[in-house]
Amino acid sequence: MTSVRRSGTKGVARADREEQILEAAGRVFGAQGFAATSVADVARAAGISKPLIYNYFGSKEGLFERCLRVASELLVGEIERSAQLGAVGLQRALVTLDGVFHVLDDRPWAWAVANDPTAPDVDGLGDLIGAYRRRLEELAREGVGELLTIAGDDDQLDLDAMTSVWSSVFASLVTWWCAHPDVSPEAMSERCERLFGAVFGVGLDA
Amino acid sequence: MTSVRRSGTKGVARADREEQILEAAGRVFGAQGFAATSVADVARAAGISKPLIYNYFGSKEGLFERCLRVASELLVGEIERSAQLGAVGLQRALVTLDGVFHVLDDRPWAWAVANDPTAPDVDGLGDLIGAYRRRLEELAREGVGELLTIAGDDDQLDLDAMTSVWSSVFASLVTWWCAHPDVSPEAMSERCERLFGAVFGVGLDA
DNA sequence: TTGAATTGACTCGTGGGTAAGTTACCACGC
DNA sequence: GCGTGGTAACTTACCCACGAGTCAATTCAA
Repeated sequence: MTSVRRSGTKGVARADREEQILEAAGRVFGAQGFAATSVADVARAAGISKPLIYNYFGSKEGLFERCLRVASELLVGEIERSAQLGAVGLQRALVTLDGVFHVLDDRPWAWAVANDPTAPDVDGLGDLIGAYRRRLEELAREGVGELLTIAGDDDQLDLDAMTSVWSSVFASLVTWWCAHPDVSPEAMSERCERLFGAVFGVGLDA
Repeated sequence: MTSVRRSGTKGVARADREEQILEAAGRVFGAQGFAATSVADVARAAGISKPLIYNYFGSKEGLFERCLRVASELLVGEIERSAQLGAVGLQRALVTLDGVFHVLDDRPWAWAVANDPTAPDVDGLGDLIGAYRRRLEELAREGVGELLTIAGDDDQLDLDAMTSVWSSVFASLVTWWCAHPDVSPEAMSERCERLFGAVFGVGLDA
């Protein structure tokens, strides 16, 4: 039992403590956003004191960057894994969504953190966010480009806009799911399949 | 000429000044978001002093609420006007988008303000944002519901998710346009028509 | 006893909000 | 025409809460 905690108590190895702070920070950042979150909030959520966070992460930005790294690697990893499966078109989208639902099932805050509109723009943060968002956009541009080509549209700005739209569809599905914690990843994947079917006709099987 | 401005100079009627502050505030809030904007920023942009803003609007929230009201009424007005035209399905979506592009052409900041993710949640603000977003969602739910019914899907959560997706498609198109100031409303409307055509097949004419 | 982990109590800058004074316009009496 | 108060517009200079970041001390394991 660690119920009695007096000042200065060590007891927790550095790596464990770091993990614990990151988890708490992720939850709080995910729920409130970077801007609306104070370091004291995170400290309270982690059950430690504020200076300890500075000891471990240097700054509020530093802490957020680490959270973002966790979230980004989680998402990029899953996206790459899904891409390996070799599906194309809508099938690839469904596979990717399914993968994202499953990884987010363990860390629900990762999506909100990766998409936090109040995130600060410092040093390598852009690259970090970009890492997963750029990858998603690549895949989106590919699939969308194919669609537009079939339709006889080769306008670059059209491709650009359509990519942005498709990315937002993807994000919107994930966000909707995050707002409905009762829905299992499997159920959500099936829902996506139904919705895609309704929009694009029924011929979804490879 | 009002080039020489000494302390305490009146010179501007209350209504004019109010209009002027609102316009400046809208620009700044739209560009930086509510959270990242200080009242001093707005004062500087409007060419006046900070206390004057408090004199006119009471608080930072009050100022933002007024901006939001302007933006919301602009959008709701246009949405209603478009809805009057009696188009249905994708045609209605295109008409609405076209209307929104045209009203936003004069006040580009309105969209960003109405969709500011850092907006504070005070008193009647929710209603205000809701005013336009709820109306858009009603229309979305209607059109989407029709689509799902045709596809034989009567699941309520499916309808819910699909509505959210469609709303985000709409928002994404507008946002993309806001990020491309060189594109005229007309050109953007044509782009939307092309893109819808590419996705949903070509039978778009009523 | 040494040193790492940890904290209470601080500093300090920033930004929302205010009090009190300053300027200019506008009656109005003469 | 011209002082002269009244008042509305406007500003300078301030207060204060809050949150990022720091430091010296305190606790505990080895």
